[in-house]
Amino acid sequence: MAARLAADTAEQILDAAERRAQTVGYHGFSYADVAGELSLTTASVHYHFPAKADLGARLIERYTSRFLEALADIEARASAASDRLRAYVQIYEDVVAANRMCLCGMLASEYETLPVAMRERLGDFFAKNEAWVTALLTAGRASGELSYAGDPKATASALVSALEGAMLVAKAHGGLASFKAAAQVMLGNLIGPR
Amino acid sequence: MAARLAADTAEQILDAAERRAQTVGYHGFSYADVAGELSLTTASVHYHFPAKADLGARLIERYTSRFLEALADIEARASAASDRLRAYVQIYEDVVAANRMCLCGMLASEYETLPVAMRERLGDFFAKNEAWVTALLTAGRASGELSYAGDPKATASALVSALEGAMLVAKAHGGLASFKAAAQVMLGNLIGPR
DNA sequence: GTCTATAGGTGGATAGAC
DNA sequence: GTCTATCCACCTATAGAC
Repeated sequence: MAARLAADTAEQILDAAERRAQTVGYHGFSYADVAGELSLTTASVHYHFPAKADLGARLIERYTSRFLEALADIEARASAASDRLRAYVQIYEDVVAANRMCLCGMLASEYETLPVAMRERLGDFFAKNEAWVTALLTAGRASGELSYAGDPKATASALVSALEGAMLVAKAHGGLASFKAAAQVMLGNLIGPR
Repeated sequence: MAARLAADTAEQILDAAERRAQTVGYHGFSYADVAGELSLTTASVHYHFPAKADLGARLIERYTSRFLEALADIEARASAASDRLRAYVQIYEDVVAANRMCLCGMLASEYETLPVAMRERLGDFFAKNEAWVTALLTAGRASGELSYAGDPKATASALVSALEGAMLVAKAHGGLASFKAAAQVMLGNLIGPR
């Protein structure tokens, strides 16, 4: 317990590696980068994560479980489907505002060069993410709060993809303002005019 | 002239580098990879492109001009806004079907680690791409062929982002089928029920 | 225009002392 | 758990012969 208060070295390594992976990608940072930030040597980092693939896999696992926690928080805080949807989009916007990108979106771009263990966990993240959105869209349409044509699953997939893409493009063109504008369009397609 | 028939070495290098950049990214391939594919040495590749940044910049320039050519082709082939929009989306689908990703979407994920010359050309690609879509959406709504609420520019930005994101996510989860489903949702939001 | 050879740097990873 | 020292593979890039 109290894990977030006195973070052990392994956790600090994950924090540093995660921030880097979200900005320059898995292949964009080295053990030396992480070690330097924590005033350690690369050998010490290897003690906690023998191979970089171990570090990468753990990174995705932790990110996924925290992401699912955030989704559970939304359900606890908001009851209206439209409010939940807005809160969901806000998660992404906060990441962009922090000059990062979704860890899993970033890693998806490196998919072909990723260790198998990381690939599997990546697929898991998107599956669970889309499943949650699908349930939200299904319930939201049933209650008349949300409106869209067609399959909830396809619509959820399109929303997740669109948000990931908006983060991606914002890096090269438009930045946060561009992300916000795109996000508003997506919300408008589901919530409709107010 | 006849440049596409008897491709010179520089062009062949660009072809090989482009395919790799679209799958494993700019930092994911080396001069040795490209040289090996063409049965050359790295020194020969350096003769044509002294630094990798030169190769990368040329890659984006060529990709952008070919992309704009494809857009001009759409205007020549189709007159209805909905047909043009479908043809535009089809460009992206063809790339996914070839197990590639948009070169510029891929490079956007590496933005922070890219040479300045490449960053500038990346922004140029997205600006011109979005400008074309904005014009299409504007004309399409004016003629009653397309329908959407809000700013054409924001809607165009959202569409480009969504397509890039669908390519990205498809790599890690769902593949071509996932891309197609997401693309249909996006088209449906602009063209409406048939 | 292409080659051989090589420099100089950085990457992940390990052995063994403390 | 952390260190020093080191290995080996790979990468970008260059000099100079052909």
